[in-house]
Amino acid sequence: MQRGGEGGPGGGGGGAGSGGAKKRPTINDIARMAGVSKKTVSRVINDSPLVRGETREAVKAIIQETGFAPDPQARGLAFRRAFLVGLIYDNPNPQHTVSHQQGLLDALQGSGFELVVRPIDRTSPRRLSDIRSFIERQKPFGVVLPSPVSEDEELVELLKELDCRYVRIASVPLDEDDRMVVSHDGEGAAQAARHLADLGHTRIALVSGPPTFRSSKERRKGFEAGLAERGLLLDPALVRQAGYTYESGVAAARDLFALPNPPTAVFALNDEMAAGAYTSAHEAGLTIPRDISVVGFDDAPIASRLWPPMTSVRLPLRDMGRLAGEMLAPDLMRGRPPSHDVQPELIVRASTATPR
Amino acid sequence: MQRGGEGGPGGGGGGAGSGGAKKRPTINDIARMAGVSKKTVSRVINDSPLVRGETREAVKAIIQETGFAPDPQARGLAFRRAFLVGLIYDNPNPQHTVSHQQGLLDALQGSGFELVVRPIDRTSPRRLSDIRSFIERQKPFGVVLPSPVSEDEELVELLKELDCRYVRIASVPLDEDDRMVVSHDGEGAAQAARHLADLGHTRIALVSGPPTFRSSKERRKGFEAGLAERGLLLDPALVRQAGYTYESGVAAARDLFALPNPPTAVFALNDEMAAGAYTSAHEAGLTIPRDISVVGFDDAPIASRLWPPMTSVRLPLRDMGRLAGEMLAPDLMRGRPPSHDVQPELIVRASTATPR
DNA sequence: CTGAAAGCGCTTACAG
DNA sequence: CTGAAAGCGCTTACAG
Repeated sequence: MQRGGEGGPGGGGGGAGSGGAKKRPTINDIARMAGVSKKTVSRVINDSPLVRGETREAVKAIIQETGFAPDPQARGLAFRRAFLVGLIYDNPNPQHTVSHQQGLLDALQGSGFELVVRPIDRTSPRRLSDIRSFIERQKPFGVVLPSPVSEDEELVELLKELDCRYVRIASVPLDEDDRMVVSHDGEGAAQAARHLADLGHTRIALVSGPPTFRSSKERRKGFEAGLAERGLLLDPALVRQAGYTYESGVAAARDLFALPNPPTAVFALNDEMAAGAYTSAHEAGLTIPRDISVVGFDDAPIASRLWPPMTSVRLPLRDMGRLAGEMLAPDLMRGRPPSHDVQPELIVRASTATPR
Repeated sequence: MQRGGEGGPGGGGGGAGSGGAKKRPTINDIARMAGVSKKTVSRVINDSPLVRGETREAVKAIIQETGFAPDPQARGLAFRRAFLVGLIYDNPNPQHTVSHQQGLLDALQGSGFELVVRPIDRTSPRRLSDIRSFIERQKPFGVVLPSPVSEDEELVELLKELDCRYVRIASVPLDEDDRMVVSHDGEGAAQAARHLADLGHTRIALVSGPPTFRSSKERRKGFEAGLAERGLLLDPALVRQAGYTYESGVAAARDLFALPNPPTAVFALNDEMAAGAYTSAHEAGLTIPRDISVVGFDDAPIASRLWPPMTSVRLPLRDMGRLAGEMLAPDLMRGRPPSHDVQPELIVRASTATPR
């Protein structure tokens, strides 16, 4: 295969099939065939009400016949806005990203929008200029911000300044209703607290996430509220600060299990850290749930694969992504706004039991 | 916020910031400022050799100063090819997708290309028309096909017909060198076989993947080859066909462990199924590795989180994605082709030991 | 080595 | 309700 002297995406890939490539129809072809102007075809494409029913049907028929589909590049250039939706994430847990992405794709299915993924480093000062150049250059139709990116107010301000539509996914409302998917993590954590209290636990430990994460704050707050409902108070001596990672969970639990008066139950604010608690329990010779009950948060795949299968708070990550997509997608933007709230649910498995 | 009567991505998002929005410079501005024609600016942008050094430097200086970046939509329209790279996947294991995606993004970083993700259903007859319309409409610069999509010859034929550049990621070479990233799964499986044989195992079971997956075939073949090197033969009575899922792994292992003369070791062709073997071992009251050694494949995060930590064949998924991206990215297309081979590596942990 | 013209396939004002 | 003109911001032939 030959390549030209210049760069850019010129020059085909396969080098094959250049034989029977019949050119695709353009808006001009459709206009000619329908005997109308291209502007009228454009109106039909864009569902403008300013077309007579008869004309509309005639044009639609031709579009059907020919299989015409407007060129997104050309449309984007004229609209000054691309048919792209961005997913801007910085999630320590890849599982969240996949699930959100799946949901978003569910929503975008057949909409003509493509999903562009943009990982960023929330700790990098360059993140703002990166996103600025992404938005200015690509002009995406909108972007979805899962947490913790959704909590980055500087970034959100930038999006507003750039006039870029967005939807934030977070544990609590941080913005106007039509820009939010809310997962109410606190309520999920409260369910975990009630579950442990109802089993009879009183010495309950908490392995917390990074204090900068809103989800961590909300989960902890909800957990304490749930305990309070049962007349229990979280003992500060049984709280360990960790970082949402497996390793930090191992360390935190190891520390807790070595206490002179160790807890009978531990709630880790995500499944990764809860898996770490499993490891520390094994190392300390503790049997789950006989010696120690463990509850996680997320209900990631690992929760049901550990032994014994782990009790965890399920977050409908895929639904959250789908909702975010529906809030952005144009069809759903006219008419009723979709529901933007989601409820966590405690999945009780075999890692929790009555304390000895 | 008001919205117009027509659809499409018109109408801004934030409604804010429309105040200080200074217009970005276009190629015309740069041309005027540099005192050259826009075509010359275009040549500089595209690294054409047909520009005098002096002129080039002058134009580059202006571009630097102004922070000019060419509009990808406009460029795409004129080039008849978008600045997008597609990732077309249908992976039963989301972990693969995330890792490949990360690697691809590593490679695309700063290239000006955006990554568009396109899940497909390999069993759906509509997959070909879906992809056709994606390619014809979006005109991506190229696409990456991880397995098992990479094994779909019909799809690959379609890409060739559409003149779409592609790179396939697979366990064995299926195409020309510059269209392939090869992971040599067979060699990894052979390492697993040698490891188990060297520990003294002779009754070794195999939990296989779906027969339609090339990776499954290659892993099995490599495993048998590795055993043969040590003078061992795979006993057909100890082979179970499963589906690369956790549940199928549970069922297959349960069956094996119930045998009158059960195996002392089991090799599962991926980590999901190996995790299933852990569960079945627990259910059967078998202790890993005392009663049964277990080896997985992939070295997914779960491998090191299970107890005991699992021996597994590591596939450098992220590197594979990065290599695929480098093979597509324009900078690397001129000059030396990047290496396109990758080697699996057995990570020995605590799930394998000498049989009793 | 450099440029003026035409065009990529759409949409936005502006008329009627 | 419909259309002719101009334009989105680039690149491709075609000249020189």
